[in-house]
Amino acid sequence: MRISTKGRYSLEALLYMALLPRGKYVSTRSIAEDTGISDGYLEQLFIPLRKAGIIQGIRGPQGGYLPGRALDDISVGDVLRVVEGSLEPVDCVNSRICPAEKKCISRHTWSELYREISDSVDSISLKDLVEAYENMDQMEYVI
Amino acid sequence: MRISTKGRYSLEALLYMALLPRGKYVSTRSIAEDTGISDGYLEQLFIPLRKAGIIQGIRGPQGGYLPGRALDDISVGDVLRVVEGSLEPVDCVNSRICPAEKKCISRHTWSELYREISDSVDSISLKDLVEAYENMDQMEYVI
DNA sequence: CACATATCCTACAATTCATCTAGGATAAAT
DNA sequence: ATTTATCCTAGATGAATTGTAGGATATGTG
Repeated sequence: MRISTKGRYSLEALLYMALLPRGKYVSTRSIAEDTGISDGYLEQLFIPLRKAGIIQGIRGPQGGYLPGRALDDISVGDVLRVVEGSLEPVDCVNSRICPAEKKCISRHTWSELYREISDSVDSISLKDLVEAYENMDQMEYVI
Repeated sequence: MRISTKGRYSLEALLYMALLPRGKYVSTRSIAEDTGISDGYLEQLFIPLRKAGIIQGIRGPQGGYLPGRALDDISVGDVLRVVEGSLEPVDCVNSRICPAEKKCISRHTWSELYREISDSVDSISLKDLVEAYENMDQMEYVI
């Protein structure tokens, strides 16, 4: 039940962009320097994110990346699904791979779990995270 | 966000035991033959499960395994935590590993996600799964 | 007691996956 | 033209998953 660094780095980088003034580009190099994430690895993660429209890339000097659409239209789930692949806990949940099909009892468990995970990550947008950041001083973290 | 075969196999094997008449032992070999899971691999998974009290092992001929406590006292989460390790999506959620600590915005996301996952897997017991199996004909699977 | 059965445990082999590095092609601003 | 940066592919490395193999221990049965 782990999120790999693909998901964590991607979200971190997106958050980094989201906190910049609107319309400002930022290079992977800048993000890498500020976050400690490997430059080249970030580039790799950005390729599918760009193809999915979650970020936008502008080439050339002074180029860089910026969010591909409105922040409240980019959910944590959107990001995770692109770089982590499906969020289904097992392969059989939504597919026809399992030979037992409907006879499988565990399937019910995995479906429930998947729904909870989906609901959770889809309900949080980048805008929410930015707002959380801005209200951080007053915020109380109960974990 | 994947459950490995450790978790899937363990739950499958436990379900297999749970569906047997109460108090009846079953060998890893029988489970392996009926489920297609590797015998030796099952044994490995059973060691931590036994130490956690989730299953009970009886040696010798006619020996085998059976659930270690009442079926409604064994949750899917119990099983998964033993064989999969922590279900926290990232390491920093409950620990002091992250240098950013409370300043980390994403932490909020991971905490929420962890709570949803925990709630989901802890709310389903082996007894629930057995009952689901018994009501299977009338059950409608909406996925 | 001898033997068969099955748990219990450890070490290691094979494969896959995550993570990262390297290198180069393309595009655009100066 | 040169520099900057995206864009893309091919590997290198290491860790984790998924097994296999072999043996030690316990226990029921003839």
